[in-house]
Amino acid sequence: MGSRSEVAQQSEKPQRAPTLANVAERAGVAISTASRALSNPGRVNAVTRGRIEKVAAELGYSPNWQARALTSGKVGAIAVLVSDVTNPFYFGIIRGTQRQLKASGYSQLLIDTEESDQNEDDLLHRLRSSFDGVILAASRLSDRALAKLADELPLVAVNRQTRGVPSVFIDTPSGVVQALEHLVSLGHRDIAYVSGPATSWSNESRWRALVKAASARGATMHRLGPFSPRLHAGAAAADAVLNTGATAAIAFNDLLAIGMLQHLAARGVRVPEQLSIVGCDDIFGADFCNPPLTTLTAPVEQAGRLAVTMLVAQLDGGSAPGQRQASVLPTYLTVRSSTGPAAEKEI
Amino acid sequence: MGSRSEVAQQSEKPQRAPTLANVAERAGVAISTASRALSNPGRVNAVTRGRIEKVAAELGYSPNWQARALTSGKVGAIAVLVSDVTNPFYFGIIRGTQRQLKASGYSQLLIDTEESDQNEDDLLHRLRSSFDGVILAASRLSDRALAKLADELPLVAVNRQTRGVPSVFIDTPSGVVQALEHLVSLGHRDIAYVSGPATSWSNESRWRALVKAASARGATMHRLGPFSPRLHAGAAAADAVLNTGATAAIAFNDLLAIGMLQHLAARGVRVPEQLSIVGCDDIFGADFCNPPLTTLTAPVEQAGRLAVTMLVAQLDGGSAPGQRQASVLPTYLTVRSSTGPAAEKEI
DNA sequence: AAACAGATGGCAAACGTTTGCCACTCTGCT
DNA sequence: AGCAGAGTGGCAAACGTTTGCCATCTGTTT
Repeated sequence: MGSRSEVAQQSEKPQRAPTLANVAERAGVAISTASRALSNPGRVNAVTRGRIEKVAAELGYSPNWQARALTSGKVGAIAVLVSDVTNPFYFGIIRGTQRQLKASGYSQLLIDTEESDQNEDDLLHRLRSSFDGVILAASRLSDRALAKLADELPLVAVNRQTRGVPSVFIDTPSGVVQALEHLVSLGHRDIAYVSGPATSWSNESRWRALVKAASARGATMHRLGPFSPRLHAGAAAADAVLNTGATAAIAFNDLLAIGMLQHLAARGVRVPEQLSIVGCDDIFGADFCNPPLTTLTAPVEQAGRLAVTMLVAQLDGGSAPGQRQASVLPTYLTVRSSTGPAAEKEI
Repeated sequence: MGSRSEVAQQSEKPQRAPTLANVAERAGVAISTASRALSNPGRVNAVTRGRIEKVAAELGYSPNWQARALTSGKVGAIAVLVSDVTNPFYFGIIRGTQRQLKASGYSQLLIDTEESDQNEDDLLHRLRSSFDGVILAASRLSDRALAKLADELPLVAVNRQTRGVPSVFIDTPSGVVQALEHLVSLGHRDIAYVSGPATSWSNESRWRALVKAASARGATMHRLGPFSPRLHAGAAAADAVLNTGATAAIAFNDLLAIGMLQHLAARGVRVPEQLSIVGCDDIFGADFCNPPLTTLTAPVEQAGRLAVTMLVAQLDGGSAPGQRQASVLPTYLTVRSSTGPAAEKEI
C-alpha cells in the first residue's frame, strides 16, 4: 500500500477527508451546529463558533461541494462553452471569465463543443447537474434552440443577440463599418469580405452591416467563403480575394487575416501596396505579425468578465425574468501597417 | 428532436430535472432497479431494462453527478492548473488536456494559480472534493510540497521532474543544447540566456544544461534576468542582452523572445544580422512574427494529452504505486529567420 | 410569580445516487 | 419431493451536507 504520512503509519485508515461529523465530534457539538457555525455564523454563540472554527482548521476541514450541492442546489461552478479551444479569440474570453469567476468564488468548467450544435446541446444536458450556469461563447445553436435553452437554465451568451437571451455583444458590425470608412478614405472601392463559418451569427451580422454601409459610400462588396476561421484557411482566402480584383479585404477574424498575410508574402504580393488587409478581434499576435495587422480591437477579456458578472447576478438575484438584459461592448479600429492607399487599378 | 419540451409546456412546475425516482416510478420498478438498468446493464432483465431505458430517454433523464459522487467518490472531473491563463504556452496544454479528457469522459476544471504556490496549495485543498485528479502544468510548488501533494491525491505534473511524482516532461534542456550547437556553428561565442521566473523549475534546468554544454564547445554563457515570461518584459531583456555584448540570445520562452524582437526592431537593431534570437516552445505566433522565430518546438498539446492519459490510468488502476512513471517528450529545434551568422565583433 | 421572548443547540428529514443483502421465482437435478 | 443455484427485483443504508422545527436555557417584563 502507499505509505502515507504520520497517521497512516499507525492505523490503516483510508485517509478520507475530514467531514463535518468529525469536526462536530471533536468539538463536542452536533453536526448541525458545526454546519451553522461555518456557514451561518450569526446563528451560533461566538465562543462555540470559535471552538468549532479552531477544530475545523486543525483538521484541515473543507466542505464537500458535492454533498452541499445536493441540498442547496448550487454547485459553485459555471460552464464556459467555446466552439474551439484552439482559437485564440477564445483565450481572451476564457481569461476574462476565469478572472471574474475566481473573484466571485466560482469554478470554471471549460467545455469545447468543437463547432457542433449537437454537441453543444448534448453536453449541456448531460452535465446539467455539474454547473449553476453557462456562458456560451459564440454558440452555434439556432436562435430557437438558444432561446429554449435560456429558458431552461441560467445562461449568458457572448456575441449573440437573440430575443429573451441575456447577452454580451461585442459590436463588431459597427466596428466593421469603421474599417470600411478607413478603406474607402484610402481610395478603395472594391472590397472583399472573407467570411467565416456559415453557422456563425457574427459572420452574418458583419456582412449585413458591410453591405448596407458600402452602398452609401459608393463601394462594392464581394462576399467570399465561407472559410474555416483558421490560420491555414488564409491561403485559399487570399487566392480568392486576388481573383475578385478587389484592392482590399476585410476578414472574418484575425486568424484568417494572418493566414492571408502569410500566403500573400509567399506569393510575393505586397501588403499593403498591392492589397490591404483588415482583420477582426485583435488577437494575440496581430500586433507582431508581418506586417502588423490593421484590425478591429475587441474588448474580449472584458466581455468574458461582463458575462460572468451578469450570470452571477442572475444566479443570486433568483432569475428575475425582468433582469434579462443585453450589454453591448464597442469595438474600435486599430490601424497598423496592413492597410494603405489603394493600388492603381491597371486598365 | 426536442424530446424534453412536452412536459414543461403544460404545468408551471419548478422544472426540476427528472430523477431516477421519476424514471423508476414511470417504469413501474424500484429505484435500485432503474439505477442498475442504466449503470450495470448485465444485472437486470433485458426487457425490463429496455422499458427503463425508454422511459429515461422520454423524460430526458441524466444522472446527477453530485449525488453519484457522494456514494461513488468519483466526480468525473479533473482539475487542470496553470500558473497563468494568459500565457499562450498553456493554451497548447489546455487544448491537449481538453481533447483527451473529453475522450475519456471527464470534465475539465480550469484553474489559474496566478503564479503563486500559496494559491496553488490552497485552491487544491479547497476544491478537493470537486475533482478526481489534478494536472499541474508548470507548478510553482517546491519539490517537497509537490511530493507531499502527490501522496495526497492523484496527480500528474507537466514539466517537472520530482522523485515520486508522475510527470510528463518536455525535454527542453536537451533541446536547448541543440539551439546552442546551432548558434555555435554559426560562429557565436558569446551567448546570453534570458531567464524566466526565479521559481520556475524549467528555467533552472535549462540554464544548467546550457552552461554544461557551452564549456565543452568553447562558448561563454551570460545569464540575465530573471524576467517575467511576458511579451512586455522583452524590452528590458533585449537591452540587457545588448549590454553584455553577446551576439546571440536564447530566451526562456517565445513570449520573451518575441518581445525582444519587437523592442530590437524599434531600436533599429537588425535581427539576425546584429543579434540572433532563439525562443522556447514554438507558441502560436512564433512562425509569423517578424522575423519568424527560431525556436525549440515543444510537443505541448501532446504533453497535455499524455498527462491526462497517465492520470486516468492512475485513477482507474487504483493508484498502484508501481505505476508511477515519468514520461519524457523530446523537443527539436525549428530554425527560422531570427538566427544567422555571428556579427563581426568590432574591436 | 408567571409568562414571555430571544438565543442557542440538537434531531431528523431531506437531496439523488449506489450497492450489500435478502426474497422470490424458476429451472433442472438428485 | 426436495433442493441447489441462477436470475431478478426490492429494501434500506449509506455518502456529507443543509435546514425546518422543536427543546432548552437565560434573562426580562408584567
